[in-house]
Amino acid sequence: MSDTVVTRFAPSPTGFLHIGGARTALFNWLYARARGGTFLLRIEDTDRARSTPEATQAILDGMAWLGLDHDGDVISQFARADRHAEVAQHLLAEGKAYKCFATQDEIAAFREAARAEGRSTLFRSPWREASAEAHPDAPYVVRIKAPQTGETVIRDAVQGDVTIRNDQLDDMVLLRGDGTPVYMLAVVVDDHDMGVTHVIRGDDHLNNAARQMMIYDAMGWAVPTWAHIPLIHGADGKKLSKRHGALGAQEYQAMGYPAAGMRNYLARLGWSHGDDEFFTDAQARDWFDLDGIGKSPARFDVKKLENLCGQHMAQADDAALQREIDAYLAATGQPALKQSQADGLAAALPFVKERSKTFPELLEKAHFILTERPITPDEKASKALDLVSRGILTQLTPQLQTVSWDRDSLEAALNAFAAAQDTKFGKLAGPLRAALAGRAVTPSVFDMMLVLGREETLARLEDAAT
RNA sequence: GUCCCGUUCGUCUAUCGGUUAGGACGCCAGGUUUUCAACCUGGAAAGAGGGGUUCGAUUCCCCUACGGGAUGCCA
Repeated sequence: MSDTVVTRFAPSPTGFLHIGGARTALFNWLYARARGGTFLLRIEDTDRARSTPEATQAILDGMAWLGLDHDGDVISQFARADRHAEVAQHLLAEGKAYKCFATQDEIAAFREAARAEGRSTLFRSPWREASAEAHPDAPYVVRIKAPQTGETVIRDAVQGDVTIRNDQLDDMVLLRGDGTPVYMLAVVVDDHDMGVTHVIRGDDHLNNAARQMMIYDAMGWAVPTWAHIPLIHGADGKKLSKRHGALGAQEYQAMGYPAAGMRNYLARLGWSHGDDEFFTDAQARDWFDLDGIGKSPARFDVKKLENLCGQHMAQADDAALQREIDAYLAATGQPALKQSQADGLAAALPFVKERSKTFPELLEKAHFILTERPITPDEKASKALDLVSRGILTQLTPQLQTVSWDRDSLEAALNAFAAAQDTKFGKLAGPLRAALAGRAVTPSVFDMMLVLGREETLARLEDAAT
């Protein structure tokens, strides 16, 4: 008997790592990691038609991006089918389950009639009490004998005690006609065998918990602590779907959001620790607990995600940030930085990271140092100077407006300003740079000065005129 | 149909019977700044509706409305 916490994340490999799934994984990871516990990963691939290896890889990649490392090997649920069937056979032998020969057509007809008459659509199999002699030589499913009186109480760490009357439970199928185990059986057996102590999952499984409890009871197994967390909805409050934009964790990776910001946002979505909004991974681990999880569904808000990402970016360690940028470039199939660019970026990082929310944005702001430098043809330089003279600087001080904007006087002016007052240089440099670059969004010349020095900055301003 | 869960500013949330219902994002106004940002100050903005319980309800109970989920030989 051990107190060690064991959690798990158990996605179906039918697509990418859903943003909601990512949060579920994060909660499980946080809970286990904070308590010196174990965090396991199980792929629920029993639906052979819909499961793909690509999807499994996508889930693994998504978790790797978010830094949600799991313990031990990835477990395939499908590979454990024999074990699941074994449990079903055990229940059968114990008389806690039975063979049901009702055909799917019969059941469908029953349900249709029941619904039409307003009766419960729960199927009551006539084979529950049938003796073995009465069994026909036909395909059958194995059903568990559900309790028919009393009630089942799910003690949930998030939802509280949820009581379900046992007459709402039917004799659910354990083994299909072809002998394969059904999901409901597989989860219970796997969670038990894996020693899972805390099941943190979406609240769409809340009702299922009562059904799964039947198996725990029949096998005499200890029930894990359940925590059914509300799902994430789209901005309109509806279930998250394609029309809400990005759904996959990796889409956010591709958009260049830093993983730390995503972890912070996801953790805060549906969970709270007083008024704390921005926190580090270490703080999240210290603070995270099941009782801080809310009971109502939360909506995904990209604005808040961006804000948090910006804060994490600003506080990130330079070296670590640079590694993340490399990873981002690689993950999105962009060319890696050359050594000279990497060196330059290292110098610029302290200045540009404070104002960026995503990697592409950061890269854009560092454009001045990342751009390879061809020697500027004289005509391009003069064209840029012409742009400047056409009024971009007309609001500047009279002193400047009187200057004739040839190259020498430009440099002289810049020098004068820089010498007099750095902030003044900033005032001048902004519009100047914009004019030279011929576009509205530009990095700060002030940053360029800090990183490159005045001479180099001047040279690059001209290069940018292309 | 039946059962289960949920409902505080636009959004994420705090509050664990007594508060001018707090914070954050976003938004608006002003300031700083003639680049992109960042930053500073201020502002608008919430207890779904109706009954109870109580001296007192956002908070506890019931009903309604709305939203979500389950009710599969899907997971």
